Amino acid sequence: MKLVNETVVIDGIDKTILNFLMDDAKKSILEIARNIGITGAAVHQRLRKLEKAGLIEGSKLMINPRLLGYKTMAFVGVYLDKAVSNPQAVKQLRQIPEVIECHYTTGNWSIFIKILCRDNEHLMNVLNKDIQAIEGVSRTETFISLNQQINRQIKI
Amino acid sequence: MKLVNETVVIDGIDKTILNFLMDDAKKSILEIARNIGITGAAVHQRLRKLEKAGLIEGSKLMINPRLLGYKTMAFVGVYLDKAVSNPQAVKQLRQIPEVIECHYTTGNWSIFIKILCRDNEHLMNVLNKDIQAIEGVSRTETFISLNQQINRQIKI
DNA sequence: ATTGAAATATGTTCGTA
DNA sequence: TACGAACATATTTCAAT
Repeated sequence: MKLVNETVVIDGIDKTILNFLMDDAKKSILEIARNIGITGAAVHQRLRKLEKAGLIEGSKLMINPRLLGYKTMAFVGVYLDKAVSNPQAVKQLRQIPEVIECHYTTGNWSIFIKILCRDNEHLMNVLNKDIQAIEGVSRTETFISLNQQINRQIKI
Repeated sequence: MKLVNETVVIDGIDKTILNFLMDDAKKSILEIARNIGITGAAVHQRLRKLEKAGLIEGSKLMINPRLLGYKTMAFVGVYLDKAVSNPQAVKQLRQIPEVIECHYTTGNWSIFIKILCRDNEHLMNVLNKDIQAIEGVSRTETFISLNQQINRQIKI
């Protein structure tokens, strides 16, 4: 494992370990080790290196938000006035719990966000009350995800 | 915990457990138990119920794809010919490893996808070779994420 | 970088309340 | 639901190669 051009170079064993855990973070080190044909201690040591390299950002339990009543996902393109500090707008977006992604993007929108709401009424409230209240937001363009067909991490 | 309108009703303890694990899937049951003030066995039992209810979809190790050379994230609105079967297009999108999300959406686009590429050249190849090759794709509109500022799950 | 073994911590089950 | 105790697995460390 080496640093080349701000990139971490990993070998095939590292990839195998990461792919296993990216699929299931609770897969045991020993099980992974048996699959590869090395000992648990070796896998453990590699994982420590990958963590130290900053490659591993943590692990998350994935839940199905629909079953908790969050049934409306939407994408929102946000137009910001030129005069406004974009970081300030992002700071305020962070305060809105329904905002789960936020990107600076090329194109007409200044900021592009993904939001998760209970229903369309909840979405309307977030758009009209929370997001429109942010200083510098001139208007928004919203499209709703009717159905998410693919949701995965990159296969490395 | 009850099923009401296809929704799982959970109590505050369940929420605490889930929020801990959604933030860090490897946090130990015992540590969570100590935080709540119940035993590990009780937390364990609740987790089994939440799993049985289908609320838990698994756990994922999160990595920083930038450090592996994946530095260009983009969103692509896809226009599909009316005649074409959308599920067929999704099936082909699934074959493209760079496609990490795919949604049916309201608005002008039929399908909206998120893709992760090494660089702009790689992105161009995916767009021009892989995505344009899909039957029924008439044109696409792409915008690049210059910087992702927020990336999180919903706080329950 | 990898091993085997030891020590520690955690997950899991179960009878009982 | 929750508890506590017993048991089974997993993680973590380390000296040696």
